[in-house]
Order: sequence, then C-alpha cells, then structure tokens
Amino acid sequence: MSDPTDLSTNQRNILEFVSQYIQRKGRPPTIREIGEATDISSTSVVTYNLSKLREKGLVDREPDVSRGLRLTERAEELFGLAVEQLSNMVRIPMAGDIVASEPVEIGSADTNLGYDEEDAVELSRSMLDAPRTDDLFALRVRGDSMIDAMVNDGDIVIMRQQTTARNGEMVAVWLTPSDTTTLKYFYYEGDQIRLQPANPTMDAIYVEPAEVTVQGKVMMVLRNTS
Amino acid sequence: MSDPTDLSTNQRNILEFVSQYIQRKGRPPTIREIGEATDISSTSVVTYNLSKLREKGLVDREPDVSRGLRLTERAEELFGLAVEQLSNMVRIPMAGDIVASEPVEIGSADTNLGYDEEDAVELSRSMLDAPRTDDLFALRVRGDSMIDAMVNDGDIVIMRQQTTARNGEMVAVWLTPSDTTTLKYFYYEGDQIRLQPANPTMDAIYVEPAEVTVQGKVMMVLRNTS
DNA sequence: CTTGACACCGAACAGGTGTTCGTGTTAGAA
DNA sequence: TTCTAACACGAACACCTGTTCGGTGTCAAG
Repeated sequence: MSDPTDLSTNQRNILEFVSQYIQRKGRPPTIREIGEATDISSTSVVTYNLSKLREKGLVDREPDVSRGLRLTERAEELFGLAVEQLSNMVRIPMAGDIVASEPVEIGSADTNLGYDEEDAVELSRSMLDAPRTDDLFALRVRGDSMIDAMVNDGDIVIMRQQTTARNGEMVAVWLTPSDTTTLKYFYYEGDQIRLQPANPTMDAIYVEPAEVTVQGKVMMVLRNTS
Repeated sequence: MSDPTDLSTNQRNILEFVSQYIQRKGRPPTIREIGEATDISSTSVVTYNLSKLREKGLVDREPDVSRGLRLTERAEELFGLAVEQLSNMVRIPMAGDIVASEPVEIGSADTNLGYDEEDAVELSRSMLDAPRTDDLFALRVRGDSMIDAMVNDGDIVIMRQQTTARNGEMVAVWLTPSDTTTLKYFYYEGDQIRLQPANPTMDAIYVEPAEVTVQGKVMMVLRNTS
C-alpha cells in the first residue's frame, strides 16, 4: 500500500523533477513549475500526487508556504542524486581480502553493477590524485604476510586494477615460483624485474618477467588504529 | 568599495539569517521573512540591502521569483555553515612533521583559530569512529625512523591530542632517556610500561612511567603510493 | 548652506502560489 | 451491472511575494 516502489508515472516524474530542481536551483519548485515540467495541466493534480507521495513518506510539505516542499531522506536514498553529486567523495567498493597465499580476487568488483549498498570505503577525491575512480577497489589485508611491505593485518589497500606496471609503482604481484601475492615496488631492469619492499631495511628480490603477474597498482594504504 | 568585510549591521544580519534559514528549512526565505527576522519593517529595505549584497558578490537573485535567493560560494566560505554541515567529511589540519628526534609539535593546530585555508586532510567521517573531530590533527612522517611502527617516510598519521593512554592504544610517546618520539602500542603493566611495536616481528621495550610522555593517540595512518 | 550619496520607510500594485471545490474518467471488486 | 477508489481536470479564491515609487533622515563634501 505505502510501498515506495509502486509509484504512478506522474508521481515518479514529480519526484525526479523535484530532486533535480532542488539540486540545480537551490530551492524547491512551485506547484505550477512541477505541473509544467511533468505535463500536468492542473495544479490540483500536482497537489493530489504530492499528498500521495507524502503518505508514502517520500516528501514533506509545509502548508500554505510557497515552495514549502522537501524531499525526505528516504526519497534521496531512492534517487541518490543530491548526495552523490554534491560531495566530492569517492566510494570505493571492498572487493574482499588479500592474503599471501592467493591471487588478488577482483571478481566482486567487476560483477558489481548496481550499487549494492555493500561494504565500501569513502575517500575524499583530493586524497588520491587519480583521474578515474571507477576502476578502484579496496582489499582488506589478512595476516602478517605483508609486513615486509609495511602493511599490517587489518590494513586496507586501495588498488587500481591493471596488468602492467611502470617503474617505481607499488603493485600487487603474483609470483608463480612461490605461489604468493605480495606488495612491492616494481622496477624493470634489463632482462629481469626487481621487486623492492617498502621497508627500506629489507632487501629486494629479483625475478624473471615470466614469473610475475601484475594484478593491480597500490594507490593508498589505510590503517585504522582507533 | 566592494570589500565583503565591511557590511552594515542589517546586511550582516540578513546574510546570517538567510544562511541559517536555508540550512534549517531547505529553501530560501522570502523578503518579508527576512524583514521580520532582522527587525526591518519595510520590504524595500530588505530589497535594497539584498541588491547591495549582490553587488558585493555575496548573494545571487533570480528576479520575479519567489524565494529566488541564493548564497554565493563566497558567502558560504565566509560563514562556513552549509558546506561543513552538509558533507560528512572531516577536515583535519596538517600540524606539521613528526620526526624521531623531536617531541610532537601541536602548536600550529592550537593557534589555528580561523580557517586559514591551509594544508589539511579530508576524511569521510565514517572512516574514523571518533565522536569528536575538532581535537584531531595530522602529521607527516619524515625519515625512516618510524619503520618499526610500520610507518614509512611520507606517511600521514591522524592523531588525537591527549596526554594519557589506555591499554592497547597506539600513541605517540616522547622518551626522555633517549630523547626520541616513537609510535607504539601502549600497555601499563604493574609498575612499568610496555611499548609494543606495530611490527609483530619486533620486540617490545619496557620503560618507567616517569620516562614517557604521551603526546597523542594515533587514530589512523595514511600512505599514498600513487 | 547646498548637494548628493546612502540608508530607510510605508504603501500600493501586479502577478505568483497553495488551496479548495465540483466534476469526469478508468479499472477492479462485489 | 453497480460501486468504490484512484487519478485527473479546470476554475475560482485568498493570500503570498517581489517590485516600484514617493518620501524622510543622516552625513560628509563642495
């Protein structure tokens, strides 16, 4: 009955228009502005549908006040326009865990088409100077196997999915000889690859190009100690 | 002439009221609502002052439209209301560097009264479960002296200013015997204090309570590798 | 003193705006 | 078929709202 999903065409149009109008103009629209935008000739029809939307908890109205119209949080969630556009935050999905004994699993990041309201990390866009953010994903580190990369159990690494690496980039690599995943600085030197641990007190290892598979570039490491 | 700092009392009141009204009601006020709130009896006076504010680039008006009033970004910066409340982001000032050879310097964080538009770190409020965020500050790590705390050169640590610590918290401590600042997990054990490095492969050190000065709690560590 | 800029006042006007009422249409239940 | 609820239409009304205009007072420059 009051299920917000079953809306008439008019009601859906109204909701969408109001959301866009507020975002664009910074103020709610009038009854007649709604009517014009949604091809409703009569103001009473707009009023009628607004009262229906109010019953469904999607809008809020202040009586006898011009533009006394407001979208409920619930409606903003359904449309998700205002929040997303307004803030310069990046929502990075948590793709799973990263462990030394398995390759990086990026499956859940690929299959994630619609927003699943799943686990995610929110970052300010200014924190990572990345032109694109849709190919980023986050992994939670399990175990102490990454300590030579200065990454601890429970840390979160923000990664970009890519199969190649440039010199100096920190990447997640899969080493076929030892069947392990590690985070290392990548340097291509002549005929072999130098993998340098982030910890400056530790020594680099040298491997053949055929033995390494780049699985992503490490953009950032987050450690929450509180 | 068009200096935004020299505003009449009326203009200042109007600006403040409009800002609060928009934030509270989600729509701009009418001319008469502004007049009532600021004790201006005539609508023309409000119009007059609004046109003055428009000349100074603080408000924007759409003619012949009810509530066709908007605050400029410049005005929002001056008042700093809308932006701050709207986004769930936390702005943490960069207080300086942290090095092993000196105590933590929090001076610049204290003397920072007005927003100096200085260097800062912006984080999603959901990332650090801290009830208060006004006593947080950020420090950039210089040198390799913190590697036993799994913190690298160039990393940024988010800290809360406090002089006491509870067991299990990671804190920045100043050790008087060696005159060094380090980041360690803090454990009070009977008559002495155990300071445990974050790196699980390293051993703890034990010190007398008189030898340590807690300078802050480490809330988060950020490492940007891109 | 006169002038002009500045700030303010009160009133009136035209159009904007939410509300209400009577009526018509359609689809589905009884 | 009849009835009910949902949806839609147009008109009228009362109030809201931005604009405009003539007028007042203050104050510094000429």
